[in-house]
Amino acid sequence: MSKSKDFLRTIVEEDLKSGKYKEVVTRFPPEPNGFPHIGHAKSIVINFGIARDYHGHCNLRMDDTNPTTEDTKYVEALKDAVQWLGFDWGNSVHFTSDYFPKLYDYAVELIKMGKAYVDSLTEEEIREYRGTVTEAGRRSKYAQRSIEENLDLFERMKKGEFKDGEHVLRARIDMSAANMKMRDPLLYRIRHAHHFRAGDEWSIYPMYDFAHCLADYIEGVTHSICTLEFENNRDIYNWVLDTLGLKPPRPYQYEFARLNINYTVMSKRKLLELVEGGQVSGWDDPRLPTIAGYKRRGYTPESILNFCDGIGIAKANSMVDVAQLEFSIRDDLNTKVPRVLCVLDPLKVTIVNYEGSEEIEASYYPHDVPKEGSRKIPFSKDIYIERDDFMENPPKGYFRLTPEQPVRLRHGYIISCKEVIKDTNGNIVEIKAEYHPDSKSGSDTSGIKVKSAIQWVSAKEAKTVEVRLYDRLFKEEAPEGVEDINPDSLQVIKNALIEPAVITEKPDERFQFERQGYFYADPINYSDEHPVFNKIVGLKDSWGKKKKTGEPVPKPQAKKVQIDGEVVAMSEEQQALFDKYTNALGLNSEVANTLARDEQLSSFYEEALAVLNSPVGLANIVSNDVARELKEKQANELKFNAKQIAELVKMVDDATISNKIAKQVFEEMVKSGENPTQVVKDKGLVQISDPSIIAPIIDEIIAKNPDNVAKFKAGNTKLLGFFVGQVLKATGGKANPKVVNELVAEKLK
RNA sequence: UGGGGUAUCGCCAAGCGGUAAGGCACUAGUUUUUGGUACUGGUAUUCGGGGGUUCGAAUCCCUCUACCCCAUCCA
Repeated sequence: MSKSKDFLRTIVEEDLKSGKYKEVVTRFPPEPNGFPHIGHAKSIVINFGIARDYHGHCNLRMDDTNPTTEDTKYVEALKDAVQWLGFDWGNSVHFTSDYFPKLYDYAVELIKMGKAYVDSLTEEEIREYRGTVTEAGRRSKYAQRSIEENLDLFERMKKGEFKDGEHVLRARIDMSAANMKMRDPLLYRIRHAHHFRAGDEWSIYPMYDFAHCLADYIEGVTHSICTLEFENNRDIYNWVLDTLGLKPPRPYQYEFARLNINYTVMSKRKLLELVEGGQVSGWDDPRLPTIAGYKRRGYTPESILNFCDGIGIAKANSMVDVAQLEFSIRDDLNTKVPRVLCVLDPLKVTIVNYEGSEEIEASYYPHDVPKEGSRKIPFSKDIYIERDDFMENPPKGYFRLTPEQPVRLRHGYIISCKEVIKDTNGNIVEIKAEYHPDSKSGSDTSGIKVKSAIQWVSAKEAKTVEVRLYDRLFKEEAPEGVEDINPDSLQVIKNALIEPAVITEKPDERFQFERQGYFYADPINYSDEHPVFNKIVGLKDSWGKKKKTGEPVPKPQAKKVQIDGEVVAMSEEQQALFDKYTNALGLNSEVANTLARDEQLSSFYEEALAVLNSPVGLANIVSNDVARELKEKQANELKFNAKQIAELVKMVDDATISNKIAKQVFEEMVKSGENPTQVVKDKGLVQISDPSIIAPIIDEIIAKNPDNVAKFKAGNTKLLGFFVGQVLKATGGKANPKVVNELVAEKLK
């Protein structure tokens, strides 16, 4: 498998390789306050998947720190989802509430360290004191309480001596932090509420930011993977663990983009609204993106798993096309499921020249699905076909039955339309047809060519079934709420007709109704007396698509105009420097701009310039490479100095080394702080410019890549870079690229 | 507006200085007793915009733009 791995797996692999952890431990930590949806599935697949791939384990942990919203019924739904997807959480499900005593002790420890205090501001005051994104907040006067007082108050909070909201425990961090989350975050609040597991034992409950990192630590989690909106919380995560000085190893948090799918909603709040508002029949309504919904609809766990693998993991907010999900389920079911005949909208057909009855042996699977199994389909003179499959005045390209065009009854005979019977309103109510006796499927000697084979059922033996046709719940690609609901998301067909074997033999619970789609025997409402099938997904329909594309699809797609914003003006000193650089030293304006605007860079540059009079060469390396290092570090933290950079540039000026090698040497200097001359000497990096040495290498490369030579000669000039790259690789980067370029160009002419 | 993120095809997504992977969707054709499947081909001279460095930039530097997250005693 050359499938590239995602950034999380890359991190995990590195951590394992470096010995940071002996074993990888992840966790799936939902809050049990709602039904899991396909976004959770993504998280489950990531967390359990990584644990599986790297032979570690993944805990299922209920993050139950808020007693007012959580419930045990959600715990069950969550367990169900994980299990259904095929993952194993080991011996037991974990609960953050199990750690409440330990968490309390950690909080006490923080208080003793002077790192946490009991605050008694009101909720509004706390908000007010926090400041805004642009203004610093200010600390509460209660932050001055002594450790003893804090300890006492906190203990009494625990004992339940105070009312809800009277006090909170806060971390003492920084009320003016640019990251709002770090402005003395709340650690505990008072809640005289019944917890679905802890009962009434506690009157204080830990906040997410305090509980989550510690729960991870307690469980020995190594990689704490969550969604993007927790990026800002990572600082607290680290603060708590670091401040407590816990024994390593400890977990680190990484974030990925949550899943969005078009034409659906994924937020717990909106899902709850739909369920409570009665827009859907419950958490397991087949139109919902809940796991329970997909399960009820007939999706397989494999299809969800494949979908999650297919969409990848990254940090960019994105909206996945439902078509991708639909592909996953079709792709999975295609090779698994029996094909049967079902008529959704029946049109009576009387075969006037057929008498009696017979049974036709028909395979459940098409030729390209390597599965065994067949059933008998009854045939007689009275049958039903799909109303869509007959047209009196067909458009061009219509393959089905018409007054002029015969059609094959799937697995059966070819029939021709003889007469169209209509009611008084002109609606077609029946077709009189003739069958061709020598055209039976498998032993056709009629020589009649038909364009298609259609589904049908024998009137007498067919079973009546209810079929529920589901479509997307919303008509808008990015729905806001109930106003965007698709009014046709559910169509119930009470009297569909299906061949009897489906009901009597029950060869499976999922079927392909030929030419229509995949269907699932509803696990709740299905009974032998009243069979009910849910449409999982339709088959791809290139005919339907072709019909629709009658009207032109206009694509206004105005090219987006990029507006360039104002660049911040330079200060006077910066402007003076800029002028000096461009005028006296001959730097181009971009380089001069970079240098002049950055104090550290310009002084570094000046220093190097004092050693070596090579203004342009120095400016380039300082404004590009040194700048990169100075982004993360202060000048005095660098392992190399201006003098060494001057030395490096001198070698480039001398043509001792090429620019490419200079970069390589620079990297080494960043790491070790060694002198450039020494690095060049140690690694033998002196550049090769002698054509007589380079030429044979080029010949070799050319000989090895005849295809690319041909492509190049055919006009693919990009390949020049390929050849140069190869030669440079062969020489360990030492060949003089300019010389190589000229030589290659010449040889390939 | 301060901070933190993210921009590569219609939708996802690889790529980490040397020929712009792959999947979905779309499209053309072959096979087909499912207008399904399978198979074959076509789909980015270009990586949010503009500059710069380099023989060579999606990748390094500068700068601008757009979008997302943060001011719950939710998670």
